[in-house]
Amino acid sequence: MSNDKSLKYDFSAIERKWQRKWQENKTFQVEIDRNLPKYYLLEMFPYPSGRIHMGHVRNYSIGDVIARYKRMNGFNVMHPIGWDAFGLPAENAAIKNNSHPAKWTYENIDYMKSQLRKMGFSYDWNRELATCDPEYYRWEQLFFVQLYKKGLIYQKVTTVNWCESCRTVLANEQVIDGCCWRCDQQIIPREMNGWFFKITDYADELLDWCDKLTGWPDKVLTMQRNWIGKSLGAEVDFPVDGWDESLKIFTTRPDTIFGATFMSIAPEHPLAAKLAQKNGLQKEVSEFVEHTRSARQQQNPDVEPEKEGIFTGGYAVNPYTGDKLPIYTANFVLMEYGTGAVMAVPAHDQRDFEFAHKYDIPIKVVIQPPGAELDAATMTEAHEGPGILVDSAGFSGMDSAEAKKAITSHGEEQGFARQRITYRLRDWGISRQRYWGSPIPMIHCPRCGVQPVPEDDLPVELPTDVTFAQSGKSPLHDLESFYKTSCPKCGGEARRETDTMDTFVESSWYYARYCCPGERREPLRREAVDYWLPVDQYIGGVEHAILHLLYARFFTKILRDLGYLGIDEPFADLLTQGMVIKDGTKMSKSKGNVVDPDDLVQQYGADTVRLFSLFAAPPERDLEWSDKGVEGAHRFLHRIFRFVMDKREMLQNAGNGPVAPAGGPERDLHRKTHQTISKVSRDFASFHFNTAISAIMELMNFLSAGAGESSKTIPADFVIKEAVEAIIQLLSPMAPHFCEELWEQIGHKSQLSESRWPVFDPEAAREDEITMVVQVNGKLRGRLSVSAGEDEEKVKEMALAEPNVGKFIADKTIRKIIVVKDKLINIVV
RNA sequence: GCGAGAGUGGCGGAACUGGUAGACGCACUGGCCUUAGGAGCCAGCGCCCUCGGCGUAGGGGUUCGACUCCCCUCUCUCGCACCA
Repeated sequence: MSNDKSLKYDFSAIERKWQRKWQENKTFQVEIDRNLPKYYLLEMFPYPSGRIHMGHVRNYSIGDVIARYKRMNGFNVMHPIGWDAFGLPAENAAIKNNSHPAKWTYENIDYMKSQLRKMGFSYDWNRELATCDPEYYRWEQLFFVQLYKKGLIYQKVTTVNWCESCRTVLANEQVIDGCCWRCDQQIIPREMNGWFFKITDYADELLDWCDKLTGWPDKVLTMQRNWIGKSLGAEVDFPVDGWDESLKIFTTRPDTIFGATFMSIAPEHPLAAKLAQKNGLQKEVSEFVEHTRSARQQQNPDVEPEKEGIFTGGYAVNPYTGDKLPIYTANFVLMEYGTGAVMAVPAHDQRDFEFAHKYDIPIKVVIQPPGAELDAATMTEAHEGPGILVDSAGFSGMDSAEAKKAITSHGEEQGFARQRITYRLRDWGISRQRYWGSPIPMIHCPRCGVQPVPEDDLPVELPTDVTFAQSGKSPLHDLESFYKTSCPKCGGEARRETDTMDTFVESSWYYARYCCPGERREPLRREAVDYWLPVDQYIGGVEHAILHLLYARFFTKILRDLGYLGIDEPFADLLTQGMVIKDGTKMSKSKGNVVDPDDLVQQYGADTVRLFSLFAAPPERDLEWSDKGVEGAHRFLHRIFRFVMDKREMLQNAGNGPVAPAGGPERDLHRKTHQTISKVSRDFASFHFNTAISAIMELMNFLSAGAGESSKTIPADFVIKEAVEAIIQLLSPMAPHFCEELWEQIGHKSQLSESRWPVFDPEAAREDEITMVVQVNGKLRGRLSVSAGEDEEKVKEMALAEPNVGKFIADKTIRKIIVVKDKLINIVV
C-alpha cells in the first residue's frame, strides 16, 4: 500500500470535517413543512451525570440510524436532544465538593454535549433544552397551578416511602423491591404531608389505551396493566355490633360471602383502636400494632412474613347471614388498598386459611369445585378457584360467576352492598424534600390556608445563593428570603412551600416542549405540537417501563384536558433496547467493567463504535461488549475504504450503463446489489440493524471477490459503481462520516445526508438460476441447478436421475414425491 | 407463588408464512506476503470413526419434512409479589 496520505482512513480528520459541515449547513435543523410527511424520533434524554456511557451510545446510535434512514426516505425528521437536568446527584456532588448543583450540572452538560457531537448524531441542536432552566420549569409550575385549580392536585398526610440516604420521599413507582430506585437503600415508611397528582382519576383511560398502543412491546404494556391493577368486585357494609358505624370491606369474591367466619382489618385501621378501647383490649392491640409497624420496617422483601393478628374484641354482622363475626386486626391487611378491611373466608382464600388454622377459627366451605367434595375438616389448603355454591341460602347451586352478580345485586337492593372497582395504582406523590428541583408553586397562609402562586407571579425561581448542609437537608427549608412571602389572598405574612417536584415531572412533558424551542409566551404552541406530535418512535431502556412511561402518558392526558395538546398518547411506537453488558454483567463502575466511549472514539473513531454497537446484537436484546468485535467493525470500514480509494478515478469517471445488464458478471453484481438494497431496507423497517450490516458485508465480499485484483471476469465499471454507491448509501445511517467522505471522494458534489435512499428494483434482484435441494425421506442427498420456475415434472425427472439420489432409492418403492417450487424435491420411499 | 420472555458451534448472533441449520462477524488452524506484524491476501472451521451417522436445553407428538406448530419437564432472565 502506498504512503499517499489521501489513501489512509484518517477517521478523526474525516469525522471532524463532516461534523463541521453538518453544523455549517444546518443539515439537521427542521421546521414545520406541510409538504412533507413528518417523523418525530426521540430517544430518552440523558441525565447529565458527567460523561456518556455505552448505554447512551447504543441508545442514540439506534435512534440516529432510524432518523437518518427516515430522512433519506423523504420524511421531515425531527430528532431533538436535551438534558434531564434536575436531580439528586447534582446536589450530592455539590455538598461533597462545596460547590453548586447548577455549576456541576452545566459543566456536565457542556462536556457530554461535546461527546454527543463527536458521535455525529443528527440532532437538531436548536431545540436543545435543560429542565433546570427556569424557562423550562416555569411552565410546569403553571401546569401545577392550573391542575390544582382543577382539583387534580391535592395535599395529604399519609404514610410515604422515605429514603434516609437520599433524605427524601419516593413515589411508589420509585420503590424497587422495598429499596430506593436510585441508591438501593431500604426505604422506611413515614407519616408526612405531601402533594399528589390524581393519576388514579386516569387509571381507566391509562388502562384502556394499553390495548390501543399497538406499537409498544407487550412486555411493557403487561407491566403497566399489572401496575394499574384494576379489579372488579363489591363493597359490602358489615354492621359492627354495638357500634353505630359499619365496617366497609372490598372483595372480588362476593360469591364466597356465606363462608366468611371472621373479619380482618389493617393495624392502622381507625376501628382497631376504637374497638380495643371499648373492649378493654387497648394494651394488647396497641402492642400488636406497634409490633407490626416495626416488623414491616425491617422486613426482608424476599420473604413473606408469617400471618399474625389479634382479636379486637369487636364483632361485625354478616348482612347476608346475620352471623356475628369476630374482628381481628392482621398484619397482612393493607390500609392503602381497598378499604383497609376484608371479610375472611378461610375455605376459599389461602391467607385466611392459614390465619384461621393458626388462631383456631372455624372454616366453612361454600364453593364446591367440579368433581370434588371439599370438607372443611380435612382440607389442607384453600380452594380459590371457581365452583358451585353450597350452604349459601338462595344462591346455592349457582356457579361462581353467576353468584357474584346475584349476591352483589341482592346487596344493592338491600342497600348494604354495591359494585366497586379498585385499583392498585395510587396517586403520584411528587413532593421532594430536596433543593435541586422545580419549586412547588404554593403558599401556606395561616389565615387563608393553602393558596396557589398567582400565574402572573410565576415562575417561582429556585434561589441560587444557598449553602448546603452536610446532612443533605434542603437549604430552602431554612432560607428566609425564599420562604417568607405574602398571601396572595389576604396579603398577610405567609410561608412558601419549600419542597420541590419529583424530577419525573420534568421528563413527563419534555417531548412536547421540543416542538416549541424558545417559545416564551406559552408552554406549548398548538400549531407546532399539532404538527409534530405524537412522537412516532420513542427509544429507551426497559427500566422505565413503568416509571417514566406511565407518568408521561398521564401527563399527556392532563395537558390534553387543559387544552395544551390534541393527542391522547405521547408515543406511537416504543422500542426498548437491552443493556450493554461485559463479562456477563451490566457495565458498572463498581464491577470495574466499564468501557469508556471517549477511549474507543479516539482509538477507532465514532463510525466504528456506532457500527459495532449496532452489529453485535439486535436492539431489544442485551449487547455483550467485545473489544475484538470492535476491531472487526473497524477492519470492515478499512476494507471498504481501500477498495473505494483504489478505484476512485474509475468511479469518478464511470458512466451509466444500460439499466439492466443482460448477463455475465454484470448481471450477477447488479442482482446482488439489488438483493442487498431490498434486504437492508426490510431490515431497517424492523430495526434489525445487525442483519442489515451483515447483508452489506456480503455485498462487499461479493464485490471484492468479483472486482478485486485476482478476479478474471471483472464487471463493467458502471455496475461496480452502482454497487459501491449502494454500499455507501446503505451504510451511511450507521457510519455517516465515513460514508459522506467516500461519497465525496467518488465525485459527488452534494452531501450524502441529502441524498435519496437507493431504489430497489425487483426485476434486477430476480434469480435466473436456482439451486434446488434433493432430499430422500427428508435427508439431503443432492442439489440441482435449474432455471427459475422450472416445470415440476421436469424437476422430478432430474432429481431421480441424480447419481447420489439413485444410491438411496435403488431397491425401494417410491411412495411420493413432494416438490416445493424453486426450493426442494423430497422423494419419499 | 403469579405473569412475560428466552435456551442454536469455542463466542456474538442468522434462518422469510414449516422446506439446504449455523448467514455475517469474532476467536482459532494452515498457507502466502513481509525485516517484523496486533497490517493484508488465500484456505479451513458444529460434533463423531471413512462411506455415513448425530446435532437447535431434555422428552414425547403432528408432518413427506420441525430451531419454527402442539403437550410435558428442566434451566435462565425480567416484572409483580400478602392487592382481598
